[in-house]
Amino acid sequence: MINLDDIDIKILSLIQDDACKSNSELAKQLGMAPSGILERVRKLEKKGVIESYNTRINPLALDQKLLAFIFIKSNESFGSMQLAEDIANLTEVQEVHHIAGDDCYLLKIRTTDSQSLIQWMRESLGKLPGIVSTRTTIVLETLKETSHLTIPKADKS
Amino acid sequence: MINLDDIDIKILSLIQDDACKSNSELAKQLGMAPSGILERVRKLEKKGVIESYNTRINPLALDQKLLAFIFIKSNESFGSMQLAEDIANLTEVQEVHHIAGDDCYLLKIRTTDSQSLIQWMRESLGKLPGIVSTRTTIVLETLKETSHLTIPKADKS
DNA sequence: TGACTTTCTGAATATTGTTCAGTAAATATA
DNA sequence: TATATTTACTGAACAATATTCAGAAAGTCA
Repeated sequence: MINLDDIDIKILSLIQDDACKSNSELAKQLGMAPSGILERVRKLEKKGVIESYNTRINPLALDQKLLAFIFIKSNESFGSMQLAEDIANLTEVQEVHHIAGDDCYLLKIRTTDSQSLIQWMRESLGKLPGIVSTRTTIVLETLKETSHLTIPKADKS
Repeated sequence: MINLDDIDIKILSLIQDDACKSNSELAKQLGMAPSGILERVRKLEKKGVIESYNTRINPLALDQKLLAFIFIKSNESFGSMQLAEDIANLTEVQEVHHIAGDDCYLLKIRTTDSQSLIQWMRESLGKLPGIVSTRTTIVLETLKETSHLTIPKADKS
């Protein structure tokens, strides 16, 4: 579908964990002109290879001390995604996945604390139609949390 | 612990989903001098409020079509985190959480496909000591996946 | 072969990052 | 209260970078 050459891979490797790295520095490290790099990056953006540039913020700094995963069973007719879309629209929800096994969604959510989670489940999640049951898993401690992808060494064209 | 004022909050709001936004533009939008913005951003980095600047890459572009969550039960003595650290060191693993309930870890992992997942579980995960059992959940479809935090409107001081 | 596209360079220019001296307000100190 | 000290910011100066663009070289296609 999308074909990335050696140089694209190197660019991605270099900017994945340093989104603000300058084109000039990329150019130096790859032995190219900055304008050439810029053109490639623009193309990677247009192709959808680069999805976004994000600043990762410490959740504790915003008083979001609680992280939880919630499994949700729905009674929607198969193929309908209304519930999942409704859930995805709730800002506290970071992830919504449709998972294998009994009509289930898995979502990842951050709130201030367990009280605010309960409150959120009653006032936001609970109002959505189609939920049959939920199973909540509270995170006690996070050892690793990244969106970093493992990038292969090189693949030429 | 960390005190953020109104301006800090606005800065974080503006750069959370646009890591490369220029200081000058931030300055314009906040009615400040670029140098003042720079000073605040540097301070947010030093305080650990800003953790990193990431480029989000489309996993499909790197042929990582499979996303899975794996629950792992360990037989480690309580308080030891050796297994969790070992798991966190595996590059395919994006997240490792210590979760409430029977000595369990939850991890998030990306691989090329289900075959490569099986292979990874045998050759990488399976070699780590301390694993009693695993339960794997395959993601069929992802509707939302972000590390975006909900930022409060304003809080003055 | 010839037209076309892709990818890159290198120069020119606009924009931005960064440093720094100085100011004003807030806070601490005596 | 009067006096330091710190903090947060401005605005100017300079260095670095982003961006545009014409043109060259190589590849592609008919």
